[in-house]
Amino acid sequence: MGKLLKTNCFACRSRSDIFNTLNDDQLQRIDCEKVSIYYKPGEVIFKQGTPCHSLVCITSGLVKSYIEHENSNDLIFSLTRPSNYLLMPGAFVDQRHHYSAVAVEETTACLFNIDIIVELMKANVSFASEFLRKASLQTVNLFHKISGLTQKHIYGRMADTILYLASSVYNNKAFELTISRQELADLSGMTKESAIRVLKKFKDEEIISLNGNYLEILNQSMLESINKNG
Amino acid sequence: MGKLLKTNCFACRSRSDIFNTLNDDQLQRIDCEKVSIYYKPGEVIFKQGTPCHSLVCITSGLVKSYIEHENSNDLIFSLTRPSNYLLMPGAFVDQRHHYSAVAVEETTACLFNIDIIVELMKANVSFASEFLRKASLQTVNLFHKISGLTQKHIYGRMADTILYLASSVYNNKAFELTISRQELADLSGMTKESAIRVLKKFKDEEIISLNGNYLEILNQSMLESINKNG
DNA sequence: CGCGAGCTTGACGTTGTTCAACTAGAGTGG
DNA sequence: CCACTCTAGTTGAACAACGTCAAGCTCGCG
Repeated sequence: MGKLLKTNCFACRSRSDIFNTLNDDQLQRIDCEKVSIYYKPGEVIFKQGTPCHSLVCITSGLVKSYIEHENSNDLIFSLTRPSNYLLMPGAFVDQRHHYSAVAVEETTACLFNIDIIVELMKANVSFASEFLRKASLQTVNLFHKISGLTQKHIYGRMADTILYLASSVYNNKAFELTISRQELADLSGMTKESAIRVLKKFKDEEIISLNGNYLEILNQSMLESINKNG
Repeated sequence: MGKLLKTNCFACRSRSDIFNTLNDDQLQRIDCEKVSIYYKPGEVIFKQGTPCHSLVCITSGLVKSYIEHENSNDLIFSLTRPSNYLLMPGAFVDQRHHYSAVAVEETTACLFNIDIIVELMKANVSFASEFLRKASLQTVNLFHKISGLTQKHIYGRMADTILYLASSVYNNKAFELTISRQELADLSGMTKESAIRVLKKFKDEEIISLNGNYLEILNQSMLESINKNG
């Protein structure tokens, strides 16, 4: 489950922007309390169903958040990069995690005790409303995800995934995939085999190029059109 | 879009419990400001994509919340009964509604200006945290919905819908459906035809009885098993 | 060199949708 | 009071989308 690291919240360059609302005393509070952890690819950060105690902020690497199913594929609903944290709606409902989080790349994360976060929300209205804003954003993203999964066919779903990777994960039209074909499938709500077939189709139609794990978007507008209509 | 009604927040029996955290002055504030509206079945309360100004509390009737799709079926993710309000994650993100809400039965609802709600959250920590709790609950429910829609086959999804109706909407194992077959389908993420076929199968297997719109659960444990495994 | 994990491909089967036709009941106007 | 229409519900047959299964491939690593 990863090893401990020394870090400092004040100087932290990969700090979530919600902490900008805290004053020095409050920042000091979480700085003293936090724990910074290193995870290897594949290591579990937290597991669906377990009690949730900590707010997790990603400071480097890449994390997948996914809903686990018995006898069925996982569904990845989000990939998280540094300066973002893993939202835990369960913390305010039943103190359980409703999804699992696993490091995809080498990852470092800071863990903050949820009680202290709650305390800070009570003490600092800006912090609380920033928190609510983030939580709301997650919900909006879930609406979008539900919408895509139920409405679109596999081509549209994969197009959505590729656009998401380019715009929000790798921040480039060309990128080296650090996720597996299975994870591409889990992001798109299909089987690994279907994912591979769809990627091949996109490649044959010169919408993308794909060599091993190097993927480049060749025809962005076509991809957007497939995402919208397919 | 419904007609105006006179009501009083202090004496209100179908008041959402989040308002219990308000003191008299604060309650007075929202009482003065609120607008109470009557909606006929089928009338739109708010529409996906429009700006959101108001928090909507249902005081009587039944409302469906659904995601709209172009050229495709709607997806109902929630039915709301009195004492609950329609959560609007968009209010804290882009000031837009990310789903539509329509009265299913004759419905009355109170509308509160969202700015005043935000102001009260800033003034009253308990109110704010109660609000966050409700918002988190909605997110958890969305996780559950995504999970069911992607994991289960139509039988499992319909079983889930029937159990949901019995436990959370009509509060009885036997009930008169006030929603259409199409709406049953939209709740279960399938076509109307499939919904009808599944219901027929359940009826033939004596898991439910169904005469017109009168539905009774005959074999609850079987339904739960189908929900879990199918 | 050989092993194993992840990737790829093809053949086949199942699930659930689509389309079209038919039925029943409620509301309307002659 | 009876056609007429309109909508919701129902049913069957054909079809498409996608998953399953099984086999083979590739590449990195011991």
